[in-house]
Amino acid sequence: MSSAPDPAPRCERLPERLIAHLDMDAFYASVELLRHPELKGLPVVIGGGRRPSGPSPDGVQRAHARLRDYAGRGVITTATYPARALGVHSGMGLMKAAALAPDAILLPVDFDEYRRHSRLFKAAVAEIAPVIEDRGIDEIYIDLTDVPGARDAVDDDPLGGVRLIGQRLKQAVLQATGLSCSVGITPNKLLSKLSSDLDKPDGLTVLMPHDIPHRLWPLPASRINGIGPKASARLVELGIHTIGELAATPLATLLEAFGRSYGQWLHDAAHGRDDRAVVTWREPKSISRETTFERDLHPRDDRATLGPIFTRLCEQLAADLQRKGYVGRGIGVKLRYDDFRIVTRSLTLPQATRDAAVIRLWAGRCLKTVPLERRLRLIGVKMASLVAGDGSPPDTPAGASESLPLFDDPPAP
DNA sequence: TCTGGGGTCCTAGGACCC
DNA sequence: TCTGGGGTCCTAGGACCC
Repeated sequence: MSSAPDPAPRCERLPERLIAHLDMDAFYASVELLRHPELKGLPVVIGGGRRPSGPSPDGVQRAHARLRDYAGRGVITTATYPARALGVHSGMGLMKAAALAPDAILLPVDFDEYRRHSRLFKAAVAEIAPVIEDRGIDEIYIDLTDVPGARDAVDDDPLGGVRLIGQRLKQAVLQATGLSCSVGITPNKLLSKLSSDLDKPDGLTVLMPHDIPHRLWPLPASRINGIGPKASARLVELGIHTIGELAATPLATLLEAFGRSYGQWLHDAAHGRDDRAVVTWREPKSISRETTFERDLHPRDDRATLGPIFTRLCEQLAADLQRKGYVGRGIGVKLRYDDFRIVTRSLTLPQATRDAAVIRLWAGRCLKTVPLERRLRLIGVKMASLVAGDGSPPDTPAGASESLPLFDDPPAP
């Protein structure tokens, strides 16, 4: 801390790392607006999809389905900004959203089209800055530390170079896709994720450590990536609402309330500390398939319906493993009861597989240990402990595996 | 007629081994 | 008739994220 008055507080040295977070604006909805430009400016939500809406009850065939005509179990995946202004948001049940915005346009999800635009915007960014961490279909982290020009001052602004790169990224995404995005650039991923959200949509926010008190401390603590509903509620119980209040809370208090690991993380996060690297590739840990039924099903009364659904999930899981080039040993099932409780069961196979019939057999054995009195809302199958390959033992002559027993019997209950 | 589907990471107890 | 300590694997559940 210098005791002399600081005439130029912005002129601190640039941080070691410059990390960007780029978030597409209302991604699915914006892709749909490319195809349906006549909907621009209207409240539009994307979601549902399981039950395509038929003609409206009055028999008038409108150009697009309205939210009020929807009946089913879907949730909103994305809403345009005009729709958000009516109080609907992603994750909200469509029936509830229909009560708030009955005239909003409802479009079904088209993942293939979103994935196509996702590839386009990521490729455009990679032309400028190749060190990219995928965070799903519509957002990425980008390490700008070694991008030429990032550390150049422009017109005496030490952050001018980084701002220019931010603008180039946004321009490249717009040119490649016709879509806008919001970018945050800071010394780390945690701060960049917060920053990209500060000026949405179509924003560019560059934020350095000395900005933390006035830009971030007023925000609710729940805006930090990793503080969800449960942790927020617990913080509120402690009288902590904002990031600033969290930063002012003694470490010891957080350790006692949240445990060693999470307590320390909360403390670091509130102070903007995060040294996680931008990771350009991760081996997947698990692959799963699940489905929610159109109506709740009883394990015994609806056996005839349930069985084929379960078998199909296993086949889809096997196909996913095949397509992605993995086998796995950790088979698991997941059930959601009509009261929303979730139970899981899992088993470790003696030998990794991606065979649909084998998956079906062992997933069925998992199911046998689950209480099956209540009606079910959802069923799912998962493969974990993945290994890249096709399941044949490495360094074994072709055909040698045929003499191995495929599987032992499962242990007696 | 509330509340999708696909993931990651963490915790915690028990088995089992040395 | 008292009772180690560390390590790994397995299983179930839960918080959280996009």
